[in-house]
Amino acid sequence: MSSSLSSGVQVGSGEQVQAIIDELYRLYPEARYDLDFTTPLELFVATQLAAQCTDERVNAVTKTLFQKYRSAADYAGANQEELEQDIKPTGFYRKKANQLRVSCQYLLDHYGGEVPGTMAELVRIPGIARKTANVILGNAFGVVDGFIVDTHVDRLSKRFGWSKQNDIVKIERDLMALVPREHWLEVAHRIIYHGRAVCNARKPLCAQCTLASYCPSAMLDQ
DNA sequence: CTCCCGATAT
DNA sequence: ATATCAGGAG
Repeated sequence: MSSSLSSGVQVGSGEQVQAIIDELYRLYPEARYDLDFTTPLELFVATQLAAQCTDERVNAVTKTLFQKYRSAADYAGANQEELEQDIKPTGFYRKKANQLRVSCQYLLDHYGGEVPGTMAELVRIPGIARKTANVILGNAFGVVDGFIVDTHVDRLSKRFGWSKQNDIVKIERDLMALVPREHWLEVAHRIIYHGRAVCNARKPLCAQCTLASYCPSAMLDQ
């Protein structure tokens, strides 16, 4: 079932997984979550804005947004059109503005305007699914209940041969089984760094990738 | 599966 | 011209 790599290691074996993890830590010792925030609510807002948008653009918007809107009530009571303009550069701005108002109203109705700190509570909030919940839990509360599966983790998991699933939840389950729990958050951050810098969607730079000997998708003849 | 948004890379 | 960008809902 499992195939052998140029390194002689089997795809999906503990040896391959650990080799990739080790190299990711070596490559990106300082990897962290790149959205700027100082409170759980700020992370709650920034993460919703991050859909299909670079972190850089989100940070450019939140720099002033967080000065203007300081509480869940500020977002819930915001004027839709005004909030749209405040977040416009992040894209999907009508949907995101509405989603911020609705999700923050939900925080007011159920949690006194605070962001809850459990997976079960977070995924009940409209606009919050497991990816966003995992980001909030891991980065604002230090709670690691799952594996962040965003567009990069989805893509690299398949390239590494760690999952053949298309359903995000099934990919997350595969990763939780393969990667030791203490590495879930840190490895997710580093997979994302590598996905941006080297293993990008359009034209992965396999020839200069130090993971290539452990990667069944490496295309070294380019 | 499509839609939401527009800038940017290829 | 087309795919992609730290997604989620209908």
